[in-house]
Amino acid sequence: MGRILLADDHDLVRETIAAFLMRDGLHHVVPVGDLAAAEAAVELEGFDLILLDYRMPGMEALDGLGRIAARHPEIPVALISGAAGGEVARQAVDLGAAGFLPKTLAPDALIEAVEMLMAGATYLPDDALATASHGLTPREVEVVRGIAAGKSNKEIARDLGVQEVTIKLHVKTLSRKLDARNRTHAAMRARDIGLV
Amino acid sequence: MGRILLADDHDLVRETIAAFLMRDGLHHVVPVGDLAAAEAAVELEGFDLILLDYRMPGMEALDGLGRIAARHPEIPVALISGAAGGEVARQAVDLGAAGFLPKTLAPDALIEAVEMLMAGATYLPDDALATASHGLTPREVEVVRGIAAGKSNKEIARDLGVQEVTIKLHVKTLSRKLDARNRTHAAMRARDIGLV
DNA sequence: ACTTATCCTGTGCTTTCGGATAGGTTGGGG
DNA sequence: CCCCAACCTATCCGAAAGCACAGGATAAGT
Repeated sequence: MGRILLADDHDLVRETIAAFLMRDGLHHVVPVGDLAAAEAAVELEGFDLILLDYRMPGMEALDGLGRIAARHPEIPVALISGAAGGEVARQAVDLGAAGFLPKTLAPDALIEAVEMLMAGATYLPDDALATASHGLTPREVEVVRGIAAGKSNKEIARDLGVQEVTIKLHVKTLSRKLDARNRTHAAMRARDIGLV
Repeated sequence: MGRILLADDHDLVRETIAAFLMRDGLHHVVPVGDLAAAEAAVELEGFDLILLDYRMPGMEALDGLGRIAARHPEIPVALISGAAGGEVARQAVDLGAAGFLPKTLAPDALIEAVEMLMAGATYLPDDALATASHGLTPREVEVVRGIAAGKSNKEIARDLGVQEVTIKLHVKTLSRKLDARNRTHAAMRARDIGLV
């Protein structure tokens, strides 16, 4: 009987996935709605697998995943997300995640992935890695996030402690990498691949 | 026994919602993956309720919903969507939809909504109407979509057959309405509320 | 030692954006 | 009929963005 902690702030998604995983009677799922509840639950009870939604109160861009993975290295932790792409998946793995489950996953594949993860294996589907190749440097990611927040080059430069011209260069190069026509287009593309 | 047609191109979401609705044994759910399959299924079999995902092959911005609703006015049709907001909900109702189900809906509320819809009532949750008040005029919506596509004011003006200055005006007013600092920020906000 | 990637800076220029101000037209509702 | 909302146009201006070119520093891998 696999004990699974499922954290997702999305009521319908959480309950339906929980119901689905428990359908065969092989798994026991504890659903929670935010990261704080997940951290509390994992202290009270032992789990064989932890599934965390990417967008959830307390996650703050994978910081939450890093905390749990560091505190409980013996429990496999996987990220579950609908929109996020390969960049996020790679970061999650760097932080100690055992896998990444896109919500585009077929139900059968989900069951299989959960089994693999509980057995100690890693699970990284191809399409997660496919979208991984945006090729943006860490600095460029910071810049495009500033753009998406509606900031001007000058503001981004101040926030990052560099000159405005430098930001302009980053904007140009990251726009080329994202195949975007301008900063606005780049911001939309960044959102498409789950970078913001 | 309520017969429900559920169309969603998202494997996991489709299967889990179908499993959830069938859990109590009161409903019979036919899951399909695109609009063409939905249209074919509704010709072959009678349904008491049709649930359509907003983003799905064949939908093309609610055109698909309009087709089905016009062809089968006796069957209640509801839109089911994760990201889309009140603007989409209102358009859907105008096209003959009986309701709008955000995926943020609690599972119990989902069951209740499905029962209401099959009984012939309409279902429009509060938060769908809450985000409905973006207050953008149809023209402004066209402009913000052009912005989100990375177009310049000049290009948008050409596409809409007006002068560039007119686009500038629209950009200013819609940015104010969306509480955005600039065109990029406005594009992100528009996406937030499901306008693009 | 060499190449490569990443990051940073500078100058100069054109285009675009954004804001202010001041109108006109059309269609619908009171 | 008048008002109002939505739409369109115009001119002017400063700020911001975008592009081209030219260069330097650092760290990591070959």
